[in-house]
Amino acid sequence: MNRVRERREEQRDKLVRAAEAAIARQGLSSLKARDLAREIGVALGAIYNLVADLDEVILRVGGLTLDRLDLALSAATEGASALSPEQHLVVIATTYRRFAAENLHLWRALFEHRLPEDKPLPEWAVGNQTRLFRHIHAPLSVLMPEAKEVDRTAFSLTLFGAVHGVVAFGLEGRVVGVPADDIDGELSRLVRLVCVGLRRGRSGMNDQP
Amino acid sequence: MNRVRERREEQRDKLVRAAEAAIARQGLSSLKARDLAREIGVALGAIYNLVADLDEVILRVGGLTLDRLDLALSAATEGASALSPEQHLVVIATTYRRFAAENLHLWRALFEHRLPEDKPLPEWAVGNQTRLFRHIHAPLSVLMPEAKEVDRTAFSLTLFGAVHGVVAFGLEGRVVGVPADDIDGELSRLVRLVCVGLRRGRSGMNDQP
DNA sequence: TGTACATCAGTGAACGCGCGTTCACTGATGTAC
DNA sequence: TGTACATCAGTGAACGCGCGTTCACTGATGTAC
Repeated sequence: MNRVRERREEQRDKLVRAAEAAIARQGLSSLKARDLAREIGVALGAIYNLVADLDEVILRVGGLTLDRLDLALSAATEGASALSPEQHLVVIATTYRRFAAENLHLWRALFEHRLPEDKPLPEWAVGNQTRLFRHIHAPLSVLMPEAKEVDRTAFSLTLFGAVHGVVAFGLEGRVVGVPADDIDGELSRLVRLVCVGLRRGRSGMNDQP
Repeated sequence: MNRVRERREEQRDKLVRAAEAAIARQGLSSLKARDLAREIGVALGAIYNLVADLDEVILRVGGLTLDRLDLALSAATEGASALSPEQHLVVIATTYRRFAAENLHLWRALFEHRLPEDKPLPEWAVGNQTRLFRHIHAPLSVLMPEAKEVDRTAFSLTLFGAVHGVVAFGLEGRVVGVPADDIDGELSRLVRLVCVGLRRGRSGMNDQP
């Protein structure tokens, strides 16, 4: 009956939410099946009626995180038509930085989690990311009007990677000490420099590889 | 006696080398105390006469990896006086990419490994990284002649982070599909754009944070 | 050179812990008539 | 509405595995005389 499936999905949602909260609080490595079961008020074995395994839970949490990131980026660039592409890109970068800082553990989980190489990403989990690149793609089109589409797409990825790298280095505190407050400044410098390069250089054509 | 300490250090070196080989082959998560003991031909307990724990082993392997990276960068930029700062930076970036690709697991281990937050980095492990930034710092000084020193240092880190991010996204295959061959092209594009920005823009002064 | 003793590298079984997943069973819920 | 039956969510003890680290003990090696 439908009643049953509805409840099933509600339960699964509770499970995923509980996992999200757990990761947000303690980090991915502290996620335990027993904790989740207790949290949603069922026996240990029951969670395997809701999901195949913990990997699925983690992937679903990742989906939620990407959703929220997407939302944050959309909100930040709302009415972006008033912004220059440079400003637009700076806003994206700093919004990303803030999102990462405010969702540190969830954001890390996105990159820490690696599923056993034999089993592939389930299809419902694919394409969560792709959507994010459209945020970069739009302003980039203005800055690279004469570039080929593939080229723009490739560079979206590059730019995203670059911003991500700066944010990661900044937030992990892994490399020497980075004054956390300066990250936004550095991001904005980096993005603006690239934009200057795009405008005044050779339009970012990728010759001489 | 000295004989004893010598042997101790030889043994420890063997241990670390074995760990290096193990990580290189299988990745950090496959590193096992029992494997290491077997590999260097001692009993399990003996390795705790050589090191405090596995964390120490991993940190020492990380040190070796950073040493080799440093070496690779030095070799690649030897006689760099003939290169423009732009070319110099591009060489650094692509050398980094190649090193990461050729030492995938060891390179990953550098970032995956996180020691329990209560115990701090032992002092012999500090400052392994700092050294690397001098490679970036030199050409950057030419491109940012009028910037303050702190500013240049901060931007070294930013640039390194950006390059690292692009490489990481490229090599992890985490985000959609990146044609591996294009990474160097993208790196060179990114670096050259930044350089164009530095030369023609406002010298990378970091106003309007 | 030889002997008694101290040190400490080396041994490997056992400790201690953690934890994802399974499975035989139960009981509530829905279905058929 | 009531009864017999089927389904399957839910249970939680047990399985199975992995693994870092410790520790009481041994024996080789160096030291003192």
